[in-house]
This record gives sequence, structure tokens and C-alpha cells, in this order.
Amino acid sequence: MPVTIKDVARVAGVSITTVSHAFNGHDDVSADTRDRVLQVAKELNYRPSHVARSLVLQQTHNVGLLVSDFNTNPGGHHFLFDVMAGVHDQLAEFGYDMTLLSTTTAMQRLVSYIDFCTERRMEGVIVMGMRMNDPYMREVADAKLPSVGIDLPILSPHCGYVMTDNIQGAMHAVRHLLAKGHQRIGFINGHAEAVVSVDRLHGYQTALREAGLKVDPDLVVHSNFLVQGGEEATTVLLTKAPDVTAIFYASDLMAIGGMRRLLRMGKRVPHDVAVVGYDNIDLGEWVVPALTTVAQRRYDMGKASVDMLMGMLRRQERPRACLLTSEMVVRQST
Amino acid sequence: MPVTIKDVARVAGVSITTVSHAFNGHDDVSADTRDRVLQVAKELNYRPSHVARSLVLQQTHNVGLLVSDFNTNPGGHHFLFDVMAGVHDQLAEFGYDMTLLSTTTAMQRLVSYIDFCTERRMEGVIVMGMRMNDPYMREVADAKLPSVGIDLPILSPHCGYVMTDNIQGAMHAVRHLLAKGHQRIGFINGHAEAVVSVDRLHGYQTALREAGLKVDPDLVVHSNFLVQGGEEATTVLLTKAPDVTAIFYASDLMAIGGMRRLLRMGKRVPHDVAVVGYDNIDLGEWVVPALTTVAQRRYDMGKASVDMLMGMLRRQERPRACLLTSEMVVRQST
DNA sequence: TTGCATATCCAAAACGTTTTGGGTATGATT
DNA sequence: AATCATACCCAAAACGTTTTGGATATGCAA
Repeated sequence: MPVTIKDVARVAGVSITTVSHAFNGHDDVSADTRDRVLQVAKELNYRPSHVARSLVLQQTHNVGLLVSDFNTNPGGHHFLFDVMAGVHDQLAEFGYDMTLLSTTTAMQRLVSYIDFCTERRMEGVIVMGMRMNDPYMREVADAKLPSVGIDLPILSPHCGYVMTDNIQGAMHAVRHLLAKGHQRIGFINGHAEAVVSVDRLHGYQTALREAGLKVDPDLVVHSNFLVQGGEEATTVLLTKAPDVTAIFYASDLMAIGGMRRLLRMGKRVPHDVAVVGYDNIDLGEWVVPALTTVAQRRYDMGKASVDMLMGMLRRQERPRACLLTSEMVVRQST
Repeated sequence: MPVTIKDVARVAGVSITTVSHAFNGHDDVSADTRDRVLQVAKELNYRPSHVARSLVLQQTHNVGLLVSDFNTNPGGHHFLFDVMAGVHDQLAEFGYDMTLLSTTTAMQRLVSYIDFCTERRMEGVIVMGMRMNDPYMREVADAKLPSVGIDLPILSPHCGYVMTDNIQGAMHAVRHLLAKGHQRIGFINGHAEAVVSVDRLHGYQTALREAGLKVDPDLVVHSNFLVQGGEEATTVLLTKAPDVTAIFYASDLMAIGGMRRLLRMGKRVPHDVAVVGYDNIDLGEWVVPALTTVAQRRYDMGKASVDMLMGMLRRQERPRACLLTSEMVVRQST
């Protein structure tokens, strides 16, 4: 039904070879015929088939964005959406398309996501939202398919990653609190299976030691990155260590929950307890008091992952570990 | 490089026709050879090429999700992310892939998005985040390409739409406030180019008239759906109509901004001024006071748009207007 | 034995491109 | 006049599938 290169050739009175050459700017076609071909193509509204071209060129210009548990990722949009935008835009910059994949749907189709990508002849895949204990982890690591993980620190012959330097980020946050004179600084972390949690804990501890303080295990509580988790963990923390004067939360959502709980307990933020979050979600600016937080460059993470993948694809670069810096956003909660 | 149907045929000692038939469950292949072919295919790790199949079958099983200004859509993730998840999951259910498109990147590639979709032989496209005055609007409406708009009420021979019943939603909100005894109810709307704004205003006015109240133009202020806009608009509203006892905001973000501003002005929510938002974003549950709001079924909107598109594609159904109901979520702000 | 239905298989065309390896004029150089 | 370079053009193969229209063999009825 759609108009093909044959139609153009027939109407323009040339061979399909010539049409192809005219379209792709080869120099063995006279200016006259080139113009005529292009004119005819425009009149017929000809659009070359990406599918046919993919088949003959053996490259699809298509990469997958694999999101773990896309549909059931509570609060995920605060982080994933911007990363996705970065991935998409930068792929477009290179002339690549982005196909969205989810582990859940892959699972229910009963094919590994690698098979899924192979069938579609995807040139690579970017993975995000996955935990270290995810069953798909090994598959990502072992795959021949060029891939880049976001917040998923796997280095293998075909798999690189990009993530925020969470150690540095957490150190920033704790140093900021130390500079404000705090000594008893609580840390409410995300779940331990998240790789970022490990690093943030490490950064928290390092910053304390750096200041000559001892690391008190009672000051650290694990939670789930969400508002309610932040609330509950705050109660736990305050019973274990009632003397904290500052709390560092591993996500803004938990920090918002924490502030809410602190308020309930009659503690004033930042007067009685200072609060720092992590992520810089848009609403952090508008809660009361406005949230001091560590900003991740989400959009840039998406872009960087594409850059790495393109390097692997087009310049045979080896996969790397790419760490992006983060920066403090100081507002009223400290 | 990847293993093809030829390889399987050669190793199994049959023709490629037989391999194809074995794979697609045709009955003119003996059980013996079928098993052998499948066995060989598994050993070679054969994956049929989706590309080649698309070419010969003339259908790609691919639809585009066109997001207007994907990267520069502030606060967009609160709504778009869930819709996207619904679209993706439901497409997967039908065996379709989802390719993400953005008007901005399409624009900078200097091709209309229709051409973009035609080149890729997409079977349809779902459009979201677009305003009525968007330059791409006409293109969507006139296109031969089967399409479904989300919150974009265009009906044409090849274009249907799904949206929340915003009239009903706004009426719910206002009725709720009326039931609480409020008479002077302000309305802070989004920008007028958003179609949802028109409907929500309509619903607001209808509910008031229904209650025998006059519609006072001083009670309506237009803003931009965002937190800061909500703040500013609240000030404007309160200078024009200092006697309001309730405000209905056309987005949760504006409602959050509004509550913040009200607090600053010494008004207590809900005691002095009751507040209702729209959207049911996740954080509405956690602000203080927790936000009463109108919940849109975002995920379902995505699913519904896919269902409609599939109906058009596979059963030649005509594009329709699909309205989803919304429901009140009553919390502490009223 | 012949004819015929059935079961099983396959060669070749088709899908819409790109690329290879030429071919035929034309004009300039010997 | 013969040779050669150049400019322009094209037929055919290839990419990896599906589908069409048989072909061959087997078993059974006439």
C-alpha cells in the first residue's frame, strides 16, 4: 500500500538503483535526474522503508530501554522519567530509536529479555530501575548484547554502567550537616539490595570518620525509599537515638515523610532536627520547610548512558564505569 | 552474524520452508521433523528476525507513543509516567512494541512526525501531552495513520481519543465543597490552551448553577498547573475575592502551592479555606494537611487508548471518544 | 494396474531496500 | 581512427523471512 522505491523509479523513468543513489547522495547520478527523482519522490510522498533498510544494512538503529518492573515501581517516576528523557533525546541525536521494555512483560512473554532484543535485532540496551538481586541481573552481565546499566554497577566485556557518585553525594550531605555544627547525625537508608544504598552508607561513614567522629550503628536505619517508610524509620531512629540533631535521608520521599513525622513528634525542622534528602525531586522545593537535598543529574545520566553505548557500538570502545557528580541544594530544612 | 533460518534448515537437513512451517505450527510437517527442527533451533539459539518478518508480512507490530515536549515538560512525570506504563503494558499484551517519540526531536530532525512513523511503518500512534494550539495538532487530526489522543479531543476518520471526564471530575469536587457548606468557592484553572481546563471550568460552573449559585468571574483565575503558578494565582484570587472559603485547583501541584501560600497569609487549611486538587499525585497523601483531590485513572487511560487503537487496527472499528470516570479522594484539606 | 486422496516436503517468488559489478555514451587524447 | 577516461546509468544479488503452487511418496479403492 505505501509507495515504494519501485514506484518512484517507474514514474521518474529510471532504475531503482538510481533512485537509491539519488536519495543517498551518491555522485554517479546527474544533477538533472537527481532533481527529477527527488521531485517525483516528493510528489508521490515517498518514504523509504526503515524496515527494508534495516534488513539489508543489518542494523536497525534501535536500542531498548529496559525498565525493571515498570508498572509497579512506586515513586519511580521521580527518578526514571528524567533519565528516560535523557536517554531518548540523546538517542535521537544519534539517529536511533528507543523501544521501551519492561522485565515484567518480558517475563510474562516467557522469553528472556535478551531473546526479545535479539529477535528485534536491537543494537544495544540500557537498563534501569534494577536491583542487584534481580533475577535478570546475571542475564545483563553475561549477555553479548552491548548494554549500559544505570545505577547498576556491572562491568563485563559488553556491559558498562553510569551512576551518580553516591559516596561523594552522601559525603557532601554529611559534611554540610557537620559544618552546621551537628555531631549526632542519623542516616535513614534505602533497602540494602539497592546498590546506591551501599555507597551512600559508605559516604556517610567516611564523612563522619573524616571529622573524627565515631560511627554509631544506632544512628543508621534501613527503609524503602518511600514516604511512609521514611516516617516509620524516623520513629525507629528517634527511639534508638533520641539525641540526634540531624537526619540524612537516602531519598527525598523519605525525608518528606520524616519531616512530617518529626512535626508530629513536636520537633521543629530545622531548629530541633535538621533534614537532608537525596534526589532533588521537584516538590522538595515546595514542602515546608523547603528541603535541602543532594541533586542527581538525572537527565545527564540518561545522556551519558547513550554516549557510552554509542561509543561501544560505533567506535568499539570498551564499556566503562561512568560516575557523575552530584551537588548540594541547600534550602530551609538545614 | 546472527543465526538465520537457513542455518537451522541446513543443520536439520530440511528446507527453509519446512523450518518456517515447523515454527509457525503449520500442519504439513511431520511430528518427527518438527521436533528435530525445534531441537536444532534451540541448540543453535535461533531467533527469527522480527525485521525480516515485518518486511514480508507488511506489519511491524510497532506503535509510537508521541509525547509533546518530552524533555521540557515540567511536572509532567506525575501524569505521563503512569499513562506511559499503561500504554506499554497493554501494547505488550497484544504483542506490540512501543517506540517513544517526542515532538521536539521530530522537529529538529525536520521531518513531520507522520513521516517519521511512515518510514518506520508504524501501525499507529498514541499522542499525549499535546495542547490544542500545538502546531502538530492539525497533523494528528488529518493523518491517515491510525491514532489515539490522550486528553486531546479530536475525532476524525483515523483519530480517536480517550480522556478523563473532566466535567464530571470538576463537578464532583465542587459538589463535595458545597456539601461541606461552602458557597464562595474559588477556582484556579490551568492554562486555557489545555483542553482539560475548558472542561474543568465547565464542570465548576455547572455544579455551582446546579446548586442555585451564581457564577462569579472574580472567583476564577488562570494559571499554569505548576506549584509556583498555584501560589501566585492564590494571591490574585484572594485579592479579588477575599471572602472565599474554599478553592478548587485544577492540579495537585497548584493546590500544594496554594496551601503553602495560604499558610503564609495566615489562613488555616481546611479551617479557614478548604482546598481540593486534581490528579491525585503520590505526594498529595503526604503533604500537611493531606490533600483532597480528584483522582484520574492514569494507568487505565493508557490501557484504554491501546484498546481503542487495537480495535481500529485489527477489527476495523471506528475511532471513538472514550471518557473515563474519575473519583474523589477525600483527605484532610477539606 | 490405475487412479486418487493424503501426508510430507520443497523451490521460487515476494517484501523494499543497498551494493556490486558492470554497461554505454561522450569527449578528449593519442 | 583508435584508445581511454569520465559521467551516467542499470541488472541482479543480497538481507531473512512467509507463502504459493506444486512435487513426491504412500496407502487405499476401483
